[in-house]
Amino acid sequence: MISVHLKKLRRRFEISSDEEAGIRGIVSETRRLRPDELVVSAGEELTSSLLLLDGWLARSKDLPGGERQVTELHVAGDFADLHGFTLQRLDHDVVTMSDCNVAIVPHERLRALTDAFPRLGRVYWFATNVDGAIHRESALSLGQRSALSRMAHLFCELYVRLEVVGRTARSGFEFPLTQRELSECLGLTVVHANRTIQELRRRQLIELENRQLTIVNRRGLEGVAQFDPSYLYLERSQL
Amino acid sequence: MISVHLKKLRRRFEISSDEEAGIRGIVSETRRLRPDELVVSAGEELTSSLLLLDGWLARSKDLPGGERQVTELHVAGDFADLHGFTLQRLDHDVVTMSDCNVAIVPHERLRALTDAFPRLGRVYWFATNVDGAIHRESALSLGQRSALSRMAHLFCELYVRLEVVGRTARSGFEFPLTQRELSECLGLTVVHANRTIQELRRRQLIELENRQLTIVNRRGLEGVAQFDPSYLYLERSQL
DNA sequence: ATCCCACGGTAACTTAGGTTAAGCGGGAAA
DNA sequence: TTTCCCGCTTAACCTAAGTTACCGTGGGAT
Repeated sequence: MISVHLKKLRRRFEISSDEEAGIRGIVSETRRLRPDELVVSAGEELTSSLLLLDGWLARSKDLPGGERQVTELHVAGDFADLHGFTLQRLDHDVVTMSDCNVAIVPHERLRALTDAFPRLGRVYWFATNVDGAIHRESALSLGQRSALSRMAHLFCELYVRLEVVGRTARSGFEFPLTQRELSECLGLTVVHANRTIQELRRRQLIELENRQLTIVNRRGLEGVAQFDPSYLYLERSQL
Repeated sequence: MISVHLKKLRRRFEISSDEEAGIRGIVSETRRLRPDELVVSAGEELTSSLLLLDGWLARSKDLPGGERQVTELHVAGDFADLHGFTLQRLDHDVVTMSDCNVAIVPHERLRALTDAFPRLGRVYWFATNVDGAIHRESALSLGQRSALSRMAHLFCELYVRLEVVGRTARSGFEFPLTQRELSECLGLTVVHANRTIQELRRRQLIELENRQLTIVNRRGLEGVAQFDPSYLYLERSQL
């Protein structure tokens, strides 16, 4: 169950069998969640974090007027709110975007684990810093890329992140978001998100139907996205 | 010299005198930097981090076409690239926006400090997570707020962050950025950044001349910004 | 002394993306 | 079966922000 998380960690780091045993012990329970559930709401006091085992979660922030921005999408293997371990409350909501399978990780166990294995503390610190890098790339998208390039970029990023955990198939992946939700990731209106999808289809870069995204021309898509995956820090690393 | 950093830490956390001594020992040297220096460039291998003692630094990312996005501004007391401690290279440049006084903090000392005081490890982890929260708020700005609201929001944020380290005066602060640099923080063109400044002036919310920003009407500015500082996590915390 | 040229400021014009509104199809509920 | 609603799509129109181009000013270089 939690193997998807270990798979992701092992992409970058050597994990010993002692460490693995420790990691396998941090989950107190697993839960199944339905789409459109508010799992964590901004400001609530946290005593555990969510490890996503299957499905899609989003971190989203709202303005008083109801405008919504998704600041990050999470896929299998991701900790959705590991930053809550130190911050103790979140500045955003965590919402399900599909059926999900999540593991609950109590902060006291995370604390015990990182006390016992300080290197794992740095590994998890690293993980929250990669989230930061994803945020920065997204700021670059929102500030400087066109709608077309921005959407292409998101699809390229998700493809790479899903590939790491073996959730891609036939050069595509399941993409459960509605166009409204996608537009909230990109800082666009639904109407313009739709126009942008049409344009990516017209250029034969992607197909998208029945919640299934297919990347028809990966080179082409990465080209319009000006995609360079180095911000994802996927190379092997010591800590 | 490094007191400004301790001041910032002590706003949120109790720091014992042993911890303080440890922190005071992490600086290997201090350096003065001129404006517009590239201090760290994306991708280079890092063995130390920069603690900003005085002046302004920016993290900036570039697109191949030359478009630039500043993903975060740093002021006195901030670690500009603490995430480099775990990431080992950056996904962005670090550039001076003014004369600066920086302390160089070798990673091996940071490692020794956090080994000796695991709680300080969590305190610094917390600090990088606050950077993440600042990034998310900025994504909300870039994706959902108007140019006017976005600029107002940035000024509100900087005011609060500078206040923590005692760098505000007469309801304003020194703001050394050119309008071009400001526009790169906000995802705007220089022309529109100028129009937006004019509009904030016209509404008597701010004044800006000779690199000095004055907040004329703080309530009003926070209103157009829809500013809520809770994402800065300024309340006292245990770890 | 003068020559830059970076910076702030404006105006005229263009455009990417927002707004409003409407149609269609499919699945859930009754 | 029918109804209803949600998600996708498209069209017409609008506007916030981008583009290009220009001017004035002041502080550094030569």
